[in-house]
Amino acid sequence: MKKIRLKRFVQQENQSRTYKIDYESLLNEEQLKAVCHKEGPAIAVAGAGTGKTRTLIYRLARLIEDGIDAKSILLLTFTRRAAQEMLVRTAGLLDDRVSKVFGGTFHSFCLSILKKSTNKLGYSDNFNVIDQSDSEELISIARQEIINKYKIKGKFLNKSQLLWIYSSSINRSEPVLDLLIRQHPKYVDSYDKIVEIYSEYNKIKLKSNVMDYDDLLVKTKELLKTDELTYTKIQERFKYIMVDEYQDTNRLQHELVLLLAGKNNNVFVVGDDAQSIYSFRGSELNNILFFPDNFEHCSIYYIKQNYRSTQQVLNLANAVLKNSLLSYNKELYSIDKQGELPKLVFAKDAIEQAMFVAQTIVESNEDGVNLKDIAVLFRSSFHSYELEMELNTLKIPYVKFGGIKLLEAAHIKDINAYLRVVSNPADFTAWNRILKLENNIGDKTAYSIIQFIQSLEEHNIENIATQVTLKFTRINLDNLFKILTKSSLLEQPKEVIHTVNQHYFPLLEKIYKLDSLERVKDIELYLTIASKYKNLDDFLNENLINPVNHSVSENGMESDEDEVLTLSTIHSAKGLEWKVVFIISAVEGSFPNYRSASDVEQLEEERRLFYVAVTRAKDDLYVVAPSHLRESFYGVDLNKVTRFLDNIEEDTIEKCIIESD
DNA sequence: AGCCCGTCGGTTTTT
DNA sequence: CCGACGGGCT
Repeated sequence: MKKIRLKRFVQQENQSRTYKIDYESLLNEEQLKAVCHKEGPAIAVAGAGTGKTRTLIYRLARLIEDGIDAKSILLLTFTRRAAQEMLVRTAGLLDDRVSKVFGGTFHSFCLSILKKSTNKLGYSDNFNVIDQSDSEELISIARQEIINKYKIKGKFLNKSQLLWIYSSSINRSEPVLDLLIRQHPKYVDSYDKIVEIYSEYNKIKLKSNVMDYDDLLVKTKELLKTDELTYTKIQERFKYIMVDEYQDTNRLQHELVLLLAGKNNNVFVVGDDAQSIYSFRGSELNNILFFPDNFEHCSIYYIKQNYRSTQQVLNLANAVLKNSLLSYNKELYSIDKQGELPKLVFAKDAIEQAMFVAQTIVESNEDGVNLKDIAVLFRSSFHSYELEMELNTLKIPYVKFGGIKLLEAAHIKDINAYLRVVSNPADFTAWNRILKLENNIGDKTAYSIIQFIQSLEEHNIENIATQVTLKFTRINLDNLFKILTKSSLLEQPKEVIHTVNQHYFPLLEKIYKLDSLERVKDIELYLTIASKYKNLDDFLNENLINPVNHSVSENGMESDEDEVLTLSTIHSAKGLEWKVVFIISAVEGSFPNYRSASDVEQLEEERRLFYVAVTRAKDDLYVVAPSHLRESFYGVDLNKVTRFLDNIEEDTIEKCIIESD
């Protein structure tokens, strides 16, 4: 006995002195300090390109090497991709223990908690998650009911304005009335009705057994606050919380973090106040600025040394921030990496811009730069349309991030609706969608059928089929019901899709005469994603929370993974880097977006967005400004280069014009 | 009354 | 490329 004890003691002693990873030589001084932080609350303020991800990864490894059970670590990131990438990289440094860490977004974390305990909230556990357009659809129904009830005449807030109010209220923890006064003062008198629409919306969701994105967060918070048992269990399970991109969390997420930290009090967050770009979604800079105020002893680490970019790129980035009204936490300094001056390129219009970018890409590629090391970034996803056409003619393969997702494409939404009905036969929006695909069924008929379905006692497909057939004799839905019944007996999402297709493909060909082939290809892609899941419910919900981009790589026939160019909105480019970066459509009206032009805070956010774009570049940066973008923008001076390049010293950026031959 | 289908206008950013 | 709108049809 004695012997064994002695042996273990010595091993532990050794372990605390020698780590598998040589942290001291792999990290700089600033990073090392943060990485070695073990217990208690801490915040690391890390500028762009300073190795923020690296810091998180090494801290994760360090915790595990220090003997912390990986199962008790929670890593919250902004996208699921980011979480997975970090876990894979950590596993590469260390070993398989890492796979026990729970990594994901706030939404996916909340979903996993709710799936285990929704009955406490009145939902059944086969609930579906709905996206923004489904939310709007349901709000529009609630809205119509209230309008009819009170015989409201004339203009009224539309569905997206209503959703904005409700969603902001939740995410910012602000009363609806305050938001109404601030954003739509004209409608303050309708406050009661707006609240009534909201409660009607919530009722419809409950009846349909669906949750929107906000519900995931808000119901989790509710659960943790009201259900002692669940809260204790979570506290015991997750002892170490790490949160990435903290500048983009909102008030509600911040409250969740504080709850999750609880008695354990081991929260480690990382962020950069200069990169906050999600305030339209309720993110709050104060969460990061005043983070230490939430705790008695909070350690603060600053990481400023930039490894990513040349000094020339950083000079431009610093200059962009310097002209800001706010003062940000840092000026980046590089490791003395020298390169070319960033270029500001003037183009005649969007077509010339596209030609310039495509040709420069071809030339860089011929000079030995891989396509995967090049990115084209833009403010709004439609800014890349002309470029995409040009890339297609030149047969340059690309992936596009941001903009339309696979799941948002009409035909995939159709397929999804069938699956949702199979998984959750009370789902209003799903029924609505598939019913309206049938002949001679429009809004009205669909609505009354769904009302009838929801009023039924038993929500299983067979019962619904019999009852609806009896009641609505005018319409023949035999084929639809046959397929749904057949599907409801299957487990595998892949097989359900196959079955559903027997019914859907003829409809698809009729609806999308011109491009039905393209759409069938999408559905095949969707099938390959589906085949990775064994359970329909998981497939539906996880897909919605971690959506796959509807990226087009149509021309290059699935060439080398290495040889694909990236097109991306700046929002989706967060955290990533490329050797060569183009920022296109950098003109007033487009960037900053004309809708932000009248609001100081929104303009500041656009400036930070521009800063994020600039700091993605490692070596070469081109900012392109086409003078005639589109005729139709309201009164914005389109010939003007983006204001973010105003008052910048001459030798920071080189102005160029395109010579055509 | 309710459905279908063609046309046209206006595009932020995302879980 | 989607959604709103309206004319014409059942």
